[in-house]
Amino acid sequence: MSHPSIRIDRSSRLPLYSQVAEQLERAISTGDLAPGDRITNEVALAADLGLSRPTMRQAISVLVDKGLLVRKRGVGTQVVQGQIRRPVELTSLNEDLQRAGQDPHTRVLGCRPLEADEHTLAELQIPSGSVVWDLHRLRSVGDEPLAVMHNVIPLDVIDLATVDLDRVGLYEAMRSVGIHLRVAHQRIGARRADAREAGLLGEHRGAPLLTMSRTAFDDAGRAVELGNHVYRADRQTFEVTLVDR
Amino acid sequence: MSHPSIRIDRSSRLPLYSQVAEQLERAISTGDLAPGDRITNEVALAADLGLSRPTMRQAISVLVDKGLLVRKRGVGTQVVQGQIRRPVELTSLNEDLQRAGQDPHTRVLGCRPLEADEHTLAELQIPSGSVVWDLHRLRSVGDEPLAVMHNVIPLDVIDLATVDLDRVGLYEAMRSVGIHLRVAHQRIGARRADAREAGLLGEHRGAPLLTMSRTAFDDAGRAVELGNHVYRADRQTFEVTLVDR
DNA sequence: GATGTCTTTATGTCAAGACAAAGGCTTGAC
DNA sequence: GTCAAGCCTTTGTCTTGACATAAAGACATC
Repeated sequence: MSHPSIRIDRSSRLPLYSQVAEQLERAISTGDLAPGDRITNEVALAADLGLSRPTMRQAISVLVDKGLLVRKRGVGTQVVQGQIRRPVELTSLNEDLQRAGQDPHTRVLGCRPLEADEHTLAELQIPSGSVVWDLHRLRSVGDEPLAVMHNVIPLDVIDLATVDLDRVGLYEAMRSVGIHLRVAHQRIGARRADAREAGLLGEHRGAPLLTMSRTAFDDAGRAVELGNHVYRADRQTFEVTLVDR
Repeated sequence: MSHPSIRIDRSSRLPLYSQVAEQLERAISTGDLAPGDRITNEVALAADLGLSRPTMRQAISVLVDKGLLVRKRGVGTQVVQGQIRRPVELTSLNEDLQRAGQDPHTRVLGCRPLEADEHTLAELQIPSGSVVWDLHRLRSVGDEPLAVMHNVIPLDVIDLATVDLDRVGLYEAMRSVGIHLRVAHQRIGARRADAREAGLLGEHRGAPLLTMSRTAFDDAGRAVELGNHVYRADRQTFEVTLVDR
């Protein structure tokens, strides 16, 4: 029954449950809370920290949803026995790489308005005849090409002509004009590289590629981006954590 | 501002928030709640149904976490504009296929105890020298081979010798001995088929395969299963829904 | 010695209320 | 006519309190 030391700051604008969740997560990642450890029960923890039980419970729920803790009624809450993995998050690949200490850069292969085809209209739920941005980019790390990225974005979402996409990530640009991404559906598959992809990625034609198609929605539920990316299979995998309720 | 009709049954053993969440989800899937619709605010909904606001909020949270609804402070809660997709869940592929109306069958290629190697020991967090089940299976639908599956399971988790794995799914078998899966880490990638895989899957050597490695944990946080599966890329993709909090 | 029942412990569910903060709209001043 | 201030709506956060239910162990009984 491990009892991590947690300090809360009621003057902070960060929510209390969030402060607790962060410190619990840090305790797990530093090994302060070891895999298999049972943490103090919710009621006692809440009392110790001067919090109400729902608040404490919400903090724990954050980590349960992340797959770091498991709850069992009548028993307690324990740390999952797995090593910490960084799952796919709703951030751009660019930001992922930057955080990982890599030095990604991006070359714009093409960016122009285009009349949307049937499939695009359906995915983005926009009226027939709509015009969208058609953006092709190549992402690399150092000298190594990593991914060929194709994005489709409704014209009224953002004016890409005013954005320097060689230097600014797409998601970063969208955030800067007040678009908050909330939900994304992704479909991950694999196939052979065609001639164009092989050339861009420095692979042979027919090499296995990891494919990812994404539809992203903002906080008003509107579809704001379509992504259709292919990755060199030897350079990229996707991590996913599933939690059963 | 759409106001779905919801009935709650206080005598049911199903939690109230769960009843509401289910009916809301059904309203969305039937189109009763259309994409883009704003639903009645939490306070009014709770009052109408005779529930407290936290309970109503919990119900909505279920659907927000599933990516069906988005909330925006000061504005309201809206239905996401995307078509409904069935994401990867913590069920076996076998059950997924059965639900989809397919007729999957499984052939056991090999199942025997084996001393665990370094990597397995680390992933399962078990002491050096431990013995594990080493299970190889081929999954098909109709005449079409679909996946080559390799699982590793600690000996003390379940006695596979007493299970008819040609007829019973692995997860089903584990549930029947009281093991409740709660969390899984999955890593999805791609590579070329080797000779053995190509033969089993009816593909050419070098064909692109979708790979999935999974570590699954039970409700006590213990690692109980390792999966290392390869899928024919033309027959399988993975759906994932990401939600930003 | 095996089985069943009670007690303890901890999470699961639910209620009622309060204040904070963000977004959007209206109103008013300049 | 434009911009800013203020108001209203709605979700976000937090508190206190209560009862239900599953798991595990202790205990008594057969």
